Amino acid sequence: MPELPEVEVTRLSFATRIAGAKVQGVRLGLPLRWPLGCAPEVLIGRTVLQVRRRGKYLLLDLSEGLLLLHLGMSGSLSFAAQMAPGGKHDHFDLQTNLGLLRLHDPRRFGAAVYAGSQDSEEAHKLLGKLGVEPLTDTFDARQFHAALRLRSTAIKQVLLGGEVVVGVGNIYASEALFLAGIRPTVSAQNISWPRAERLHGAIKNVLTAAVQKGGSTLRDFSDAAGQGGYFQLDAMVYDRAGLPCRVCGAPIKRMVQGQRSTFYCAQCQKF
DNA sequence: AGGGTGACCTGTCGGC
DNA sequence: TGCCGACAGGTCACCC
Repeated sequence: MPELPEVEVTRLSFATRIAGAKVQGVRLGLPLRWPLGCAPEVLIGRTVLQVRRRGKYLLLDLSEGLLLLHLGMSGSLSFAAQMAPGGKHDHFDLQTNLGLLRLHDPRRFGAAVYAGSQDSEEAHKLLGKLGVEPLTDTFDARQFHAALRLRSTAIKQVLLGGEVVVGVGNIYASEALFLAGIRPTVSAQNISWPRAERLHGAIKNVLTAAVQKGGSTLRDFSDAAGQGGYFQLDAMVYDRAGLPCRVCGAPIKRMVQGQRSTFYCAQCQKF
């Protein structure tokens, strides 16, 4: 479920409330994508200083070390003072004096990983190859265009790859390409400067709008306070195969790239 | 090196 | 009702 907007909305929904919390216990359910990387007791007594985001990872800075959380495809976090005992799909609980942070993840593609520091090998393995953050000033249109020129892969797959720019997943890749009027199959290196500049703006705009709408709730996404998002109602192409394009009325098409669905309008995105 | 494929895991939905 | 295949918001380890 979670692309950058959903992860950021999740972060915003509990970062302030958990700041200063002292860890009292850790409960693990079934294995997630990667092992925690330390004995659960190691975290006890440490304080959660702040919650940051890098790409689709949440970084909980502790008084010593940090905890990396990833929501995978089906993960969601909740943070509350009172919570029922862990259920079938609750695979990581961080009990603190201010409340319980719980990772619920039916498919278990998510992860909770401890790293001794941000420069540690564990952290570098997960974060080291990530591209630029699209919602910061470091996301520069000229540099973006230069990076596209180096890749022959289809632009949709370059966006999903996360090595050029992070956080753009399957929904927002299709949406951004629609907004920029670019066909998802175009080789990245063939995108001219004016079109790269438009795509750069479209990525920023679509992600910003999605954060403001609380993300996309397609099936079950909710933030750490239990709130769903509404961006899916604004989607121009995603999950709209066969429905009329909101701009020109032509039927939205679905195709498969890298085993993922891509949605586009053949009229509005001619090349 | 880069591109393509399969793998991880569970749930849901549509068709027969 | 049951069974079966397709598909789902992500990423990594492989192959050629």
